[in-house]
This record gives sequence, C-alpha cells and structure tokens, in this order.
Amino acid sequence: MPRSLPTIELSGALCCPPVAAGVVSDADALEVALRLKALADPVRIKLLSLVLAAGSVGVRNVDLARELQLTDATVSHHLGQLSRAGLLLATRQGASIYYAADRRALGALVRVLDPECC
Amino acid sequence: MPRSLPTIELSGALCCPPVAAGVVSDADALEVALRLKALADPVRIKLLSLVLAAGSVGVRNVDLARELQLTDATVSHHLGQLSRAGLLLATRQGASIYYAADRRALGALVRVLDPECC
DNA sequence: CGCATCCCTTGACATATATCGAGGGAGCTC
DNA sequence: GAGCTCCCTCGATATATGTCAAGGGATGCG
Repeated sequence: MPRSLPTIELSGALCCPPVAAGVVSDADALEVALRLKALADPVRIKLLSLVLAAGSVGVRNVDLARELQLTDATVSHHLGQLSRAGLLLATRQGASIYYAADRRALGALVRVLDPECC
Repeated sequence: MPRSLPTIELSGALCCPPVAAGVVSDADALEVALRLKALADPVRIKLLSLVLAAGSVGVRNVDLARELQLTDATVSHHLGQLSRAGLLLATRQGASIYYAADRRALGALVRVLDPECC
C-alpha cells in the first residue's frame, strides 16, 4: 500500500467484525492492519510484555529504555506507536508518564482475528 | 531492530509463552513480531478474509488477484508472506494452487497475545 | 507440438520505519 | 535561579516493504 499512506484515528473505539465472518471492507482491513502493525515489531512485543508485567501501575520511558538497552528517543517512538494504536494508557505523574497496557483494546483486536477463541 | 534483518523459520510450530506471562525473550519476541508482521497489512487482511471465506476448499492466486484488483505478482508476494508465517495451507491441483487458512496457526498466534481470551 | 492458463521470480521504484544524536520543554529539588 | 530528571521532537541514515512490468517454468488442452 505504498499508494499513499492513510493516517487514521485508532485511539478510539475497537472496531470491526471478525475477519472470519465474511470479506472485510477496505476501511476495516486498514484499521485492523494498522493496529496489528503497531504490535508487529520485536521491540514493541518486549515493550508490551514489560508494560503488562508492570500491571496497572505502569512503567516509565526511562525504565523501559534501560531494560531494553535503547535510547529514550527510540522508546518514545515505540510508545507512540502503541499509544496511537490505542493499546496503551498513559497517566502523568509529575514529570513522569506511566504507561500501562489497555487489556480491553488488546482483547478486542485479538477477537477480530479469532472470534471463536473467546 | 533494523540492525540487520534476521530471517527465521516460521512455517513450523506455533511458539511461545503468552506475552502477558512475563517478560518475553528476544527470540520469542522476534518470532511473534514476524508472524504479526505477516498479518499487518490491509491487503493481507482482506486476503485472509477471502481465504477464510473460501473454507477448506481454498482459493487460487488468480481469483484473489481479480477480487483485489492487484496483479498476480503482488498477490503471489502476499501469499508468500502469509505462507512463510505458517498461516496458509497450499494444495496443488494440476496447474493451480489452492490456498486455505490454517485456523490452528491463527488461533495459536492470537492466544500468545491474549491467553485469558481462550 | 502449439497455445493458453496459472503461478512464481527478478529487478526497479517509491514509500515506510527503526534507530540514534542533538536539542528543548516541563516539572522537581535545592 | 541553577541544576537535575524525564520525555518529546526533529533530522539523518540504513533498512524493509508493497507494487508493478517483464519474463519464464509447469500444467493442461486441442
């Protein structure tokens, strides 16, 4: 799809009928694909597992950067991807921002791929 | 991690402890990410829905190309991505190849992301 | 055999993206 | 205010990827 990149609001609702329930519309395919793309990176998978491990308290950029051996700029980039996909919840606490996983969003995405699973 | 691209055998087993079950190893993160990457494209989502709709019979490259308004070369590329990720089953029939979805593989991938779902 | 169909591979091109260094805004503590 | 920490944005760079046109191997049919 290099045919111009559509940018789309994903932070909102959770989208779409199941992929197995009939042919997907272009719009729905795009939305699902963009959310999956947000997850489709090794660093972001590790990031997600770290964020999940931190529970509802959340984790900060710095801590993740140290753990993953990456610069804060890079971690910020990845957190942005996940946040824009609606998979993270961020809460400010003074100068810090604590990121937690939005398990409902993750579940919704998963359910689009395999509705029979749940 | 553009620091060189690792290529990995994915057609095989289905991999990995759940992402929510603790911090993921580098190898597991890579495997999950690569499988997700195979799905993280609007065309491939539509492709998957078409293949799923065809059931166990399967669909041919040509039919998909016509449906998606893409060249057979492009469809071949996408089918390759999905196949290499172990998400498709291909059966030859004369000059044609029929592609069907491997629902077990899809389910396994989904379960890594949200084990509580199943 | 000759021809059509189906599928794949290759090469080229434009776009997308992961990473970093550098720099700066915002908040805290002294 | 001075200095520190945390986080982000921007610009640069290398890599990855989606698409097509062109061409060829395989199979099947007349």
